Amino acid sequence: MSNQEKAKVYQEVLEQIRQFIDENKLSPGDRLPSERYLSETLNAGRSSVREALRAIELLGIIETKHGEGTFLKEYRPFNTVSLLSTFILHESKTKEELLQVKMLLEQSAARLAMECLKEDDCKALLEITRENRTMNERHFYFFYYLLKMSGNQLFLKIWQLVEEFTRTVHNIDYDKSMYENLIMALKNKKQKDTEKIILQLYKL
Amino acid sequence: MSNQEKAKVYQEVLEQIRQFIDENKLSPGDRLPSERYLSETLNAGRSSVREALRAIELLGIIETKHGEGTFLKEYRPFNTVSLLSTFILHESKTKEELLQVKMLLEQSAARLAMECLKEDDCKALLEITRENRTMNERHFYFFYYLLKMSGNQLFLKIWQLVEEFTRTVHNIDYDKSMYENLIMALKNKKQKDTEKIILQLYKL
DNA sequence: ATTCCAAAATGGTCAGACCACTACTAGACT
DNA sequence: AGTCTAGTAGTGGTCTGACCATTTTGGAAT
Repeated sequence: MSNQEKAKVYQEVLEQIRQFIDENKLSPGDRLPSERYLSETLNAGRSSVREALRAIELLGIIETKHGEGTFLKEYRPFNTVSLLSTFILHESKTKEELLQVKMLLEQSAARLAMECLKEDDCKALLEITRENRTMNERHFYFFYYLLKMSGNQLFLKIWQLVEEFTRTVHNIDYDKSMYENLIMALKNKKQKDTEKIILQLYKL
Repeated sequence: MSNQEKAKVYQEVLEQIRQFIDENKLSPGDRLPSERYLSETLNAGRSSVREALRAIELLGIIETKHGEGTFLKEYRPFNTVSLLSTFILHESKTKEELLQVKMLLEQSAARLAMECLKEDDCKALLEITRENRTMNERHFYFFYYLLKMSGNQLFLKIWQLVEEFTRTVHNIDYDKSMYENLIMALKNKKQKDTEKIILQLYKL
């Protein structure tokens, strides 16, 4: 009948936990209720509660400390992603979609950044491109700076997520020389150019 | 001593399962051993085995069918992304950020769609704008069509998540008359125009 | 006030019981 | 023989209770 099917208990618990975090405005480092308490208040067995907790622990959203409790964690995609990489059978379609989304996000990031780019920012960006890093790191810090500058934290998180995912699936060869062109295009507010350059970054 | 600390049982089980998949060269659709069997052969309680299975089920790596068994699934990042999004989105942020991300995604969607828009698609879109729906629904179906057409499921999923969440936070008044302009701009491949129009949709 | 140890609280793990669902099979019926 | 059906075995889904290991807490002894 409903598209809900019947949710498993652990999934409902998951949702409840999420809501709890939301309603109580928990921040990273804050403690969650104990497993036994959750079990009682949510009318679920402790094992079901644990299934939910283990799942989001694996995602890197929470952290448990024996004898202390369960704590909200500052989310870092790395955990998830390194785990996934051990499972993923390299599906080409998935890879393509990931790369395309990443590129689209970065084009948007550039568009956004163009509006508030200052002279100092250009210098900082130039600095980043010249630092001695791997291609992946350089690329990461470049766009990380752009997004940080734009001030939209949500967008930043989404991009980070996709970025991390992409890394597990594939190492991209970004063309180093493109970045300086990109900075120029940004400075001169040539939107079309920035988009083309970013597209080319992926065209190898 | 070791960087391993003491791995929890469920994490070891996880590793064993991964190895099992690897060694037996399981493909999507293949069945994994039953929980009870794993429990015995891995010297772990069934609950620990379940914690491991639930975790990777949530990630979308496996799928369980009541009464049948546990099956390997073709992994797509959607589940993971959407799962993480529910945490990331709720922890966020300001309404402005949310709307901005939504708008940026839709601008990208338009850019993407422009490349493969056909005459029939224009008709379909026109149809959508003329159907008698609420503003939110019209907007939703319009971009849903665009994204579906573009064929990137991951992007579709990300947009859907943001779109859905936006609704819970705020009802937007989209200007109905804009959509026909938007279709024209798409058809004529005027990227700048499409972006402007989408921006205006949010400028009320 | 300080120190120290027992108790409480918490997560980690296991075993067993029972339910719900699915697939299979032996037996009854035609 | 073929078909239908009811029972059964195997599987995931869930709960409960027990016990261990670790950390915190609070009170007693100094």
